[in-house]
Amino acid sequence: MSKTRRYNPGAPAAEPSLIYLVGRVNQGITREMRSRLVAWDLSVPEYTALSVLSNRPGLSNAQLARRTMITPQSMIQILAKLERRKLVRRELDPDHQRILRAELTAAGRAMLTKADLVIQPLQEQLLDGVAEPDRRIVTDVLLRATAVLSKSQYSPSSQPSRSA
Amino acid sequence: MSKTRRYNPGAPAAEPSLIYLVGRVNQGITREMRSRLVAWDLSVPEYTALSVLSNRPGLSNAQLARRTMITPQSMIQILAKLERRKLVRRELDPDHQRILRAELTAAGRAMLTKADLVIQPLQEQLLDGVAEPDRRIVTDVLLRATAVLSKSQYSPSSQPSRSA
DNA sequence: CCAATTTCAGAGTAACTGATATCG
DNA sequence: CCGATATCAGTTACTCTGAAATTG
Repeated sequence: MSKTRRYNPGAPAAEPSLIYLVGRVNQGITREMRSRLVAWDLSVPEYTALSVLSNRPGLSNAQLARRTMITPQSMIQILAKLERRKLVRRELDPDHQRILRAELTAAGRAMLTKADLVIQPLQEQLLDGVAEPDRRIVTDVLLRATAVLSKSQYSPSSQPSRSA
Repeated sequence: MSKTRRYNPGAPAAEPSLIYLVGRVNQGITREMRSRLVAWDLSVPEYTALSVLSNRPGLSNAQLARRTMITPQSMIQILAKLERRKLVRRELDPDHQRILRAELTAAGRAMLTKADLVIQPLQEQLLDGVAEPDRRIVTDVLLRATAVLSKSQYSPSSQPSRSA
């Protein structure tokens, strides 16, 4: 029961896979966000970091990296830039003198508020016409997927042999 | 204000937004795919192009670009590399001597078959435990989102004014 | 002339790997 | 010594913008 598009007459129009759809939607979202955030000189990863820190103040760089599925070496650069701009402040964990816990500054919160003003409408635009039970289902399925990915992320299970 | 919220044990985590979840899942999927495809020297965008062309033979570079939400200048490079490797063949459209329609070669189909052998299991892994009605809903919602994004992509409707 | 397609060339963004140092 | 964290340095991957040629 796939919608037959008449682009390629005779072709079965294979079901778009979750992997493919997520990639496509992500590409579109990223593009749109970039254009909406450029006015504040904020990159998409920077916005994301601000957003996460707003919900989870006190996360370390390593925790933030795991949460967004990028390496800590990548995250540190995002965080460093936000810190230089005084949007984020980092303080030593009193219980562990190696861990730096990050949180938004007042300026950071103000910046996020302004950015959300243009990003939240995009969210609503994307889900326009989708009723509540379905929104919940999509969220749950994607959350489940992140759980699977987080696990496989750090276990050396699938290492294919070199051939070619 | 007040003392910073520290750990927040037991507090209900704020609802992760669709935008955030898609980004996170995409990052995880991309990473995993990269590691699974490296054995065949195939990048994620290359695999995607092969996969789309398999389902929709005869697409032009411009069509392929719109379909994956990237610019034709980006897509041409992916396509050029696949063509050099003889995985894709391009032929002039008989009705329009400017358009080059692409399709997989036998080698391209063989490559895709082998790649699918490691990518399809990932798909199933991500949806493990998700029943059928829910899968359909997720697919539909994401498809709907791509439609919204495709529209805003090429129409000068949502051009925010420069207000810094 | 115009709109769409192709494609070259140069940037830029955002991620990666490797290596080193510190803390508990 | 080990595991986790932080972070410097160099590199790669992927996409973008600009511009030019071609076709109908």
